[in-house]
Amino acid sequence: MSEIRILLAEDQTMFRSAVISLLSLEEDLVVVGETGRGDEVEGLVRKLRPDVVLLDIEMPGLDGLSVARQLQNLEFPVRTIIVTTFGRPGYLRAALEAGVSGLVLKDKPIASLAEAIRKVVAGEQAIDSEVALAALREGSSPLTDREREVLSAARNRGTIQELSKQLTLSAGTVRNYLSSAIQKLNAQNRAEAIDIADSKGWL
Amino acid sequence: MSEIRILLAEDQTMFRSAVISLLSLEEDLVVVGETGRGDEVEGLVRKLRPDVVLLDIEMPGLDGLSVARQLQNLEFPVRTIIVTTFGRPGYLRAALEAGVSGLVLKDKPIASLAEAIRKVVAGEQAIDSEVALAALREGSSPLTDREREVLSAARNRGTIQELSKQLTLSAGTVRNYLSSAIQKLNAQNRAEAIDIADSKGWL
DNA sequence: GTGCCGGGATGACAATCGTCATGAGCAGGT
DNA sequence: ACCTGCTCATGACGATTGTCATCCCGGCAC
Repeated sequence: MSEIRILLAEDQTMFRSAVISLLSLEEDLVVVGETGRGDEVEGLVRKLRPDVVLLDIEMPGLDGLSVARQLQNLEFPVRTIIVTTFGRPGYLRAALEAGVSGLVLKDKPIASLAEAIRKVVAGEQAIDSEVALAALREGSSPLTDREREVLSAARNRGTIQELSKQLTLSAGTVRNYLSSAIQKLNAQNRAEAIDIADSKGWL
Repeated sequence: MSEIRILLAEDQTMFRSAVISLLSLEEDLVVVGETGRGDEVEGLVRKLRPDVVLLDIEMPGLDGLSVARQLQNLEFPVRTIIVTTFGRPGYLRAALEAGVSGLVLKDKPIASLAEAIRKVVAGEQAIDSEVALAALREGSSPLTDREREVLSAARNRGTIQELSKQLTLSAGTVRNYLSSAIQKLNAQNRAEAIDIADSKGWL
């Protein structure tokens, strides 16, 4: 059995180089490439043809979940594993929809990452059990598509006026969506609703 | 010259173990202890007597800056280095006030961490130049103490009523402070003001 | 002493926000 | 054919928010 070829996409240089060093200690693993930017991943995958791509979620250029979707549409197969800090339950659903094979928390020892790599290469899925349980507990988002969109847009921009322009909706409609989102999330106001939805990965 | 004894406090297990492995490759460095919780640091320092303590800012139990302040009041001297993800300019000021000797970004290679450790042991300061420059560019917070307190409290709690109770201030006064903070930060509302201040480390 | 600034408070006002009722159009399911 | 649920909109209402003027008090600088 030959070596497993790995590409690592992670924006924290210190973490990235450390993981490379440690994975390289494993006999059967070899890191063939690395990058700190999401938008460089596809090109590197085409050039290097790794067996597995390790993706951070928060990256400059393009986020890890988008990269995973991108890689799903290649002419040749690539396994992807999300390596992330927080177990936002909603991330799991999004990750599975993006076609990833594994999800590992940075909270865990390196050994669990190596293990996950071997599992997905063997064709299995490797989902961190904590995240899986949390996702089951939380259930899925009670928000409709538009409610989510509006709430997500409200995260950055300030007033309802600006939101309605950006979403090409009437100001009243924006208010209605925000109001129903606030109620569904048992929040007292917009800011709290955003916090809650964000913490569960529903945005 | 003897070895430099290091204690590492960092909540991401994967990162923590990786850094330990890599620092141990350096001849003159030895990691004598590790923890993922801020409130365990002081006890470990008393027991292990490290030369340098590496502190993450975001940790369960107690944040890194508070730990640094704690360590400053010990009967014996300990050097502290903050190891953090983001170069919030305000962090530098807070870190220096907390008596830390160094500040390194996780964005940099491990070598820069080793270098910083040696510098602070030699009695020098080791401040990442990016952070130093950013802090100079941003300047210091335009907020008064109370404005900062009120804005900071507004981050979690929702309505002005709750804030006024928690701060034992009249509701009107709370509104006034929030209003002046919003204007000083060129924000359009409370939420935006919190975002701005938070992103610069002024909270 | 006379300003000036920050902390604390009050009252008034306009703008925004959150809620609710209501309606129309359009999909999907029975 | 009917009901349900989502989208989009309008209008009205009360509560909250953000702004402003104005006041008192205590330091601190000049």
